[in-house]
Amino acid sequence: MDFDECACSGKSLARLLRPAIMGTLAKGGAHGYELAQRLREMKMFAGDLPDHAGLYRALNHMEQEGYLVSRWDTEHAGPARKIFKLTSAGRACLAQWRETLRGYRQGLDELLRLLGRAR
Amino acid sequence: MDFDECACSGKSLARLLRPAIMGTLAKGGAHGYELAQRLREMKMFAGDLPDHAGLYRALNHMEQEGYLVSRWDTEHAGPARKIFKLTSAGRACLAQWRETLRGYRQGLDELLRLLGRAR
DNA sequence: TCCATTATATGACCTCATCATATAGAAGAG
DNA sequence: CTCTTCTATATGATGAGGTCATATAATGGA
Repeated sequence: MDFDECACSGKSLARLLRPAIMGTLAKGGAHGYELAQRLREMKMFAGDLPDHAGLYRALNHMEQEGYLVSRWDTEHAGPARKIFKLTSAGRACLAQWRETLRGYRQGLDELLRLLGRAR
Repeated sequence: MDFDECACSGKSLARLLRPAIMGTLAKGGAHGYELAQRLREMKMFAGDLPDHAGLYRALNHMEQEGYLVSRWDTEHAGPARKIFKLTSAGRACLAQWRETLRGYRQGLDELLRLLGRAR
């Protein structure tokens, strides 16, 4: 049977793009294209980032929320880069994410125990 | 700081309602209201199921997809109950979910390691 | 009679992500 | 000098999935 269209084949972890971005930015500022490359290296994105559209939208949205700040970098050759940095609000949000994700893992374990018993 | 509106405070595990439903139905048929009660007992839903609207929508949608079948039960007092059962396609989908969720768990661990290092 | 409980359902709306597409600078191939 | 590719950001259309508010209806108890 073919479940390619079904969520049960979900390739990317839903709603975890934001914490992944913040966790990466916590190690130093970066621009979108660079982030895409770093995130692609993570197993959880299975070699293909959810697509750049979502990434840029998430970055700009997080900036509007005050979790990131950006500045344009025109010092390099090629198109201008928008460098993002975590704000202190962003760091606080990241700390909250850490707790939330630990809870998610417990929930996932609970669900896997349920599915493990299921026949 | 208040993150109640932020996804970092996420109370329910996104997109895991369907596998939770299927896992529960794998142990025997049930109607929506009954499922809501059983799911509410799971820690991952933290005492409040995402709301009955989503549950009934998910059930009917999964039936349209062929993962569930239903029959009306009018033998009891009170309003009629719609009893749902997993089909063989549903069981196959559930098996796929099991694999996907194991992958999700690994991705979550990877992300938690990243956040653990982040300062 | 009125209310709570049991039970299902839908319209309006929101968030998040994807697909397709647009824009633009720079470097290298031919 | 033109074409393609890589770097880099952005947006419109669309869809999945879920929430909020509300509607409907049977039953039993205060």
